[in-house]
Amino acid sequence: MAIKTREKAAPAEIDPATRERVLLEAARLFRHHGYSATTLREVADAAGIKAGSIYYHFESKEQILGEVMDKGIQVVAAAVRERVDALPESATARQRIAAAIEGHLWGLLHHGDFTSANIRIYGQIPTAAKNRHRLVRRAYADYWDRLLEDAMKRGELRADSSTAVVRLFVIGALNWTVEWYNPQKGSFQDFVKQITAIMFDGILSRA
Amino acid sequence: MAIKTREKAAPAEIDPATRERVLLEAARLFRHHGYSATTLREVADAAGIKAGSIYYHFESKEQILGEVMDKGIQVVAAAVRERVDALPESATARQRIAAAIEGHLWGLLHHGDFTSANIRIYGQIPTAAKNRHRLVRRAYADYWDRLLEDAMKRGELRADSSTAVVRLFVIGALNWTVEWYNPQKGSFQDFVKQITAIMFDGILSRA
DNA sequence: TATAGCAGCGAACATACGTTAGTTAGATTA
DNA sequence: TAATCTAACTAACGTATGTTCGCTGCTATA
Repeated sequence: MAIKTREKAAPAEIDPATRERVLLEAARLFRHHGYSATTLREVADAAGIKAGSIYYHFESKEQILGEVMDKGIQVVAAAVRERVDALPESATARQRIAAAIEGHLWGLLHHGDFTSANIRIYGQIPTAAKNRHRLVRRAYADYWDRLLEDAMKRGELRADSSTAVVRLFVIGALNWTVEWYNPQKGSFQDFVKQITAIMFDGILSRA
Repeated sequence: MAIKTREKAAPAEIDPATRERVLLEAARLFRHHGYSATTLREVADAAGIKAGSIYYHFESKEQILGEVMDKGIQVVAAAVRERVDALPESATARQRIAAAIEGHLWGLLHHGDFTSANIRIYGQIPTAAKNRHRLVRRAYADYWDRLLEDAMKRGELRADSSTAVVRLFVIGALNWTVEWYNPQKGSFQDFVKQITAIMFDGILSRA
């Protein structure tokens, strides 16, 4: 724990290298074995330290969980905002949604351990951790809702389903790609094109 | 364990009521807390017996896991086959896929504890259990592949993605609905219609 | 060179887990 | 009625887990 009674300068930040390594390995292990089946001894081993030493960087296993979960959403949200904000004011809703899909896929697939861990274990984590993390998820969902409601107002979105259903469908379908996307079978850009096409126009051939 | 040296009649099946109750409660707990975080004491409590008594019906916790996992796929596969097989020979590929989607959603949402548990924990279960269960999944995937390849041959499926990608997209998107479907917001039939429409024609309004 | 904080080690603790073993009350069969 | 089987119980065992705690080099500053 950081000492609070420091008087002068020197923020004396804790070495980020080890801390970051612990988070990364924790994410990878949470992803593949779940939260409860992952032991701090395994995480420590993977990070190249001893189990007890983890407590120099984190207060508890649950705090590690919280940081892994939050990062799983935030890397995606950041990539989405970046791409959508880069569009000109004149962009169509379709273009803005396409940018959001690409950003979502990019964050999702380039930080697979954090995002897959997030998706896989969200329904299973302790109530306290879930309640805290829910706010992060809510904020990201709101972003999509604004995007989709704007598209709906402009008449670019199908009107026979609510924007909430469309958002849940889209994010759910996108999220699941992290479980089967294979970068060795074609480029990321080509994958984005395929997924966007299916999402926009469906799986049937256009007659 | 059932005695093998029995000679005469009287199959003397183990009481299915308790056994079935254990499976159901295990599925519910696996779904919400994961496999490893679920203790046999919790499962037993929920089923109204004591932890040790579980071993009269099952050999191990992992055997319970195996049965829960298999059932999660099989209830869905059965519902799909039933609906597809009920179609006349003259049915279009589109009609057959629509029937499969409805069947998948029906099995998925009407046995949510088994199907959601299956989806949530598949990536996290012990290797041995995963290897065994993989065959069950493979068989169901093959069924969809035949359906989609038939549609592709008939020119009813979009040709710019492989049937494998379409299958993974469709099953992934459908599976995730179990995490957000709310039966209090409209009928199941209406839900199926919305999801099928989005899957077939996409989220954009048809210009 | 002395000192203070950083980053880690290693051993221990209490608890909780899956599983086993021995036992028992009631139902079925011989 | 005697013997067997069913379905459960209780208690215990060995192991593994999250966490705590005292200790130790190392490094940069005063």
